[in-house]
Amino acid sequence: MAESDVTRARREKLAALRALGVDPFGSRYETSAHAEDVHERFAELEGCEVSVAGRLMALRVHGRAAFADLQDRTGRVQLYMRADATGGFETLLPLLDLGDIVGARGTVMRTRRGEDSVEVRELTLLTKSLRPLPEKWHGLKDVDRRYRERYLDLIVNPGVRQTFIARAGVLREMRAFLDERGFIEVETPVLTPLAGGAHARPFVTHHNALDMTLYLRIALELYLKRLIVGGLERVYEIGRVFRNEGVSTRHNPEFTMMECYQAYADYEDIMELTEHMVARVAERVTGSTRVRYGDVEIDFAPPWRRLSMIEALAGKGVRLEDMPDDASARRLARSLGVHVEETATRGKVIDELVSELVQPELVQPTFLLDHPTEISPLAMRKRDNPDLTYRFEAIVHGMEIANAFTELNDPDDQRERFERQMEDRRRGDLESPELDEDFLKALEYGMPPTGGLGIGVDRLVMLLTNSPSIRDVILFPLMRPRAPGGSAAADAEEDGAAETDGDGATGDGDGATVDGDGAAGDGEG
RNA sequence: GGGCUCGUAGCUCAACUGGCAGAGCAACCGGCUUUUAACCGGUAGGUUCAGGGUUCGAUUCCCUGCGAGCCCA
Repeated sequence: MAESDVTRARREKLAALRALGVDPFGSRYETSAHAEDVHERFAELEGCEVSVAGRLMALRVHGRAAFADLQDRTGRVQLYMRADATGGFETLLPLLDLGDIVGARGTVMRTRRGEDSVEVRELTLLTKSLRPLPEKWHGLKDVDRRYRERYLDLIVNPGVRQTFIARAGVLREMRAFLDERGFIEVETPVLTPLAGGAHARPFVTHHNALDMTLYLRIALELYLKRLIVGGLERVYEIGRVFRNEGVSTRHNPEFTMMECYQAYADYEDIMELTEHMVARVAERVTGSTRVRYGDVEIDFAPPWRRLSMIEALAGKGVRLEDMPDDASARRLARSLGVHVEETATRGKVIDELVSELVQPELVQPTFLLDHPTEISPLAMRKRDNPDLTYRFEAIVHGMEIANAFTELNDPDDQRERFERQMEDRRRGDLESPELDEDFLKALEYGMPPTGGLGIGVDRLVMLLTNSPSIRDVILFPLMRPRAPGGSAAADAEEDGAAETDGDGATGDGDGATVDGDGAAGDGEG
């Protein structure tokens, strides 16, 4: 086979290097500059000696001279080598391959064609690469392989590195913003006896020593609110949550959520916090509050549009008076061509109608306000209308990136809401959470009026990096394991992907549930 | 769960209506001291995702499976 020819050639070079006394898997190497420095600080560095290190991405040999492209974390820089000036030109260079990791010490110079370069005095092999890289010009396009072998994706597709650097920036700026406002970062359990705070099926596992069933958390909410009861006043957590659901361009079974809670605040305060936080993150990470996503420009600068659910429906000619009860609501939805389940309640239908008819049209950042109480079991009822809550979702490009409310702190009302969810559960809705007695107990001690927020970090990163799929912003998204004897790539690096337990089929009963759950603390009831 | 599309050399892609499976890059050999998708000459490289069927003949048509992408519920 051709590949074994290629790897054999590399292994022969490996042996030849050892015969020369060169360690093909070398040790530490002192660098003094990155590729970017050579370009950005050229005037300052020209004529100076620098040491750079990185992966060999291109090699152009001209007999007794040669050019190479060296890639490091910051980009690429050209190496210029000559037989009469570069140590190792005749011995080491012929044994190098694309993909090898080398160090180069030499003088910063500019070539006749104007390329900033390092004229190499001494070339050092740091690591021999035994496998050929994907093609230098077209890169690696097979998305399946890009996700399974992300290291290759990172090596050959430069935009990928930028995406994940941006992701780190989003997390850093969120933390900075919240820290400045007096929030403290906390960590709450991932393994919990009860999975609450959202409408989703959990992953189930087992603790051997205690012989107990544990669930991977589906939200951060209920533990963070316990901390508000405890008097921490402003807390946040950035962490992974897990939902046992299907995979799509917007869903990965594990994803990252930021949730924060501020005592003595309400959802108006949280709207202000949200728009300022996201605008700042956008500006610090991309350089502007105006960001291109696909073929549109999104402006995150505050204030964002505020649109109540009722107004949103009115804009579509739907009036609440036309749907006085569950059955009439379902009939109305169907007459508008919106699919709703036979058991859908009026509140559920309202949510569905907005998701289907209005949400896709909300391209610029918009706060959708005042959701029905029945789909908002953790939000405080509106004083002037107990069927609605002080809740908002932030919609950008039709995608829910945040979910927030003035938190429900009446323990009796909360108990009733939980009990209603338990009824849904008994009726077969496995996404409906169980009653959390300990959380109710905490509320009974008294939780101050509190505003809370959840942001789907992955989706925000998608928007800020112009990524069409959530898989583009998660380093190692969940993939089905490769079938034995699968396609050509299968022989490469089997294993890796763990066994996943079926699913994908149990899916997402209906679109709104799926859309509603991705971002934030609470889901629907 | 449903529909559509895709899987060919290490990588990126061709192969007409079913008729000898090809190119570029990468690899190997040779040449070349300022190139940059370097260039020039030569060589090698295939379980066409897997299994079955139709056919004189299947990369191509049909069925099943595996994996992936998009859309829908």
